[in-house]
Amino acid sequence: MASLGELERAVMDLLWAGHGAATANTLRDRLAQSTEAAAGAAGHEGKELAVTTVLTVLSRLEKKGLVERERGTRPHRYQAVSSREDHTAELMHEVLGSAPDREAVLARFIGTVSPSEAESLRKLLGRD
Amino acid sequence: MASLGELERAVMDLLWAGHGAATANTLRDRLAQSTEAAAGAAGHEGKELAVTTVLTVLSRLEKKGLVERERGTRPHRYQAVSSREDHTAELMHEVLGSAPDREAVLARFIGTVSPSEAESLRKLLGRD
DNA sequence: AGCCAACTTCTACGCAGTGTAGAACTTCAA
DNA sequence: TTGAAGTTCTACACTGCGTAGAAGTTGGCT
Repeated sequence: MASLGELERAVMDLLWAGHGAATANTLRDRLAQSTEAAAGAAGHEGKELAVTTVLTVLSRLEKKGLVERERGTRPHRYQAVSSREDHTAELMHEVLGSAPDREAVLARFIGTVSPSEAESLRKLLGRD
Repeated sequence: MASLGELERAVMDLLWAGHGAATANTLRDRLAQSTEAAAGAAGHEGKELAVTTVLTVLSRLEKKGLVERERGTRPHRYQAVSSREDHTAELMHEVLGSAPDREAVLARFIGTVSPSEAESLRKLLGRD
């Protein structure tokens, strides 16, 4: 229960970046701006999606358990269930768990982290 | 370029388990047996897939770069390009890289490994 | 009370990936 | 040279995702 589509991913990125809840309309606007930035030249706004499109995506993300919404307020407000870091770490565990020999996978994994990351890993693991 | 379907996954599992190359026919048979095992009671073989089905899946896996085949021998022989551990570790790196703050993700990740795994991680990272 | 504008839900279509396999083509051995 | 074994081509159904119009709901203003 993992992979996200391109738009779903973009929405999650926005929810994670501007932490806090947002409405579908807000997200639609922010999406247009990100698209603009990505498209290179400034001036013309990026593709404006229909609000219903954003709402559909948000519903699907909700069903996937990545997003929750406040139904009380009139324009519903959406927010990520967990932080990007937590989510990503969870995904990593999922991947790790998909192999029978977890230790062996960890060995390969460690063998290919950058030196600086290896250093912070040492700190994180500390002396017991 | 990651996620696998259910059958694709099953085929990779077989290629990884019985290390070494295998033909489509062999794989078809082994698949039937795994299915049998999964289906609980013994006796009746699990669903026998058509060989062409297996071949299609193998072609797709080849296109994805997960499998390579010897075209020389007449029944082509297929084998995994990299070990399950290498592949899984690579996937983990991919996931890790999908977040901007890798260190933060690693922190969360480390925070949720089992004690024994933390221990082997310490060993793997060693002094220097 | 009634209506409008904003908002949400329903329904739907096109495209890509996957499971599945028959049809058609290729090749080696007898 | 032909047939069996093997491979490639083509195809169809189903699901997930991007996309959005149509239809339904609701809160506030007059």
